[in-house]
Amino acid sequence: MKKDKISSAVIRRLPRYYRHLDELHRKGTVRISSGALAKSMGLTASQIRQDLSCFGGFGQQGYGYNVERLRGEVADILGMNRAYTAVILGAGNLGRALIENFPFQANGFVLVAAFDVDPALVGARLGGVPIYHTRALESYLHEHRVNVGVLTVPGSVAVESARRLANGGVEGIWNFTNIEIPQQEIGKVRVESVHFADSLLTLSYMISEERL
Amino acid sequence: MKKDKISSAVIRRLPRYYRHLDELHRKGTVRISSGALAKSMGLTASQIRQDLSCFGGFGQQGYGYNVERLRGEVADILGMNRAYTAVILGAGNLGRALIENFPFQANGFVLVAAFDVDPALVGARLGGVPIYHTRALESYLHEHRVNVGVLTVPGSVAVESARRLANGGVEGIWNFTNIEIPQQEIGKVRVESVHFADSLLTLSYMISEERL
DNA sequence: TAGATTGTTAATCGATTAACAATC
DNA sequence: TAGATTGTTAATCGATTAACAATC
Repeated sequence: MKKDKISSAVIRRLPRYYRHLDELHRKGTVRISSGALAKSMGLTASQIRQDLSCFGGFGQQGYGYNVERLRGEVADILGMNRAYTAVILGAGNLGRALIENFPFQANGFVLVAAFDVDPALVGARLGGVPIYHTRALESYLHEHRVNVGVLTVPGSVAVESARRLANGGVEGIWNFTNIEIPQQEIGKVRVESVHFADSLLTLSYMISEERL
Repeated sequence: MKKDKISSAVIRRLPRYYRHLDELHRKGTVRISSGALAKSMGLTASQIRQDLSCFGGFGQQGYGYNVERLRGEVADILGMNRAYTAVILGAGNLGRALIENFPFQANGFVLVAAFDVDPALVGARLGGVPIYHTRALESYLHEHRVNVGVLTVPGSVAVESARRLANGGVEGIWNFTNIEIPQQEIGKVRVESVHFADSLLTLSYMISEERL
């Protein structure tokens, strides 16, 4: 049965489902049962059936799930087939790492432009993407439909940059700064943050706990 | 009352507590009530008191919590005062971004070395950190106590690299590759992964959902 | 003292797990 | 058909919220 409101616990698992199903598909696996998938992902079969049934009945009794079909369904749910566009603010080391190495395309995104204030970078192209001066952000956003802004700027200009992206009409901000973007600054724009420090400190806790 | 086993939900919130308390401390705030902290973090006062009481009674009735003291307690719990050492495997764009820009020190870590296979990098220093050839990893780990290995290598060598780190005696692996490191490959070594794609797809879901 | 706020116990809510009829 | 496995309902478990006596 399709549910109205999907819990965030389920949503957080969807990308993992996609990753595992994609892996299975690339290995040539045609079908899989909830039990087998559960084992390989470290979940329970019940949980997987519950999760998937939020979106529809993708399986078949006595058979299980068709891997390619299910991968496609999960991709659709995640919005991977909408060719969302993205721009990057900040072409420092981290920005460049994303531009050159992150598979935007494989995740359903098209990276269309990067912005930086460094004159040495402006005008160049990186991984096929043009780098413009940050002051041209507003006019660019005005002329192109951009769904997501990626924040790889210094923390000191994070909030201001987020506000400019929001004013320019983006729908989401992918935040790599260690600053929390106050929701009030950006209206209804959604933010997803990658807090490196939070992640490292979690690991720090885990190895500390080990020693009690 | 101190609890034996801390739930992972609580652990995941600890770094956020630290971040907010540090911010408050830098702004000169001396004391704060659970209610006020809750409001600024978007949690409930109840939840904050419950979370903190897992580790001890850090507050005072009628007063609240001393910000500096509480920040220190949370830092201790997270293991931030143990001067854990870390090495980075892979000095590509992402590795360099971490070496040059991530505040290891401020998070209680000392980055002691980087490893790469590129002859153009080996022998150089980056942000005060020496870069060695990856083949020297084992001898380095044998001679130095290293608590954490940071994985910023290509996915194709992720599992092998993780195994080498584990064999070398690290206690934790901070994984930036899009590969899930099978626990069996690394014994009791703890892994914390930063899955960029999972994060972006979560954002993709959020902006897609918006349109229903 | 009176007011504020904690730590903790109890109540509620939500998420995970178990069970099973439906059915391929 | 018999066996396998789903989708869904019910039971359990865990986490969040509410309430309040203790006390600074």
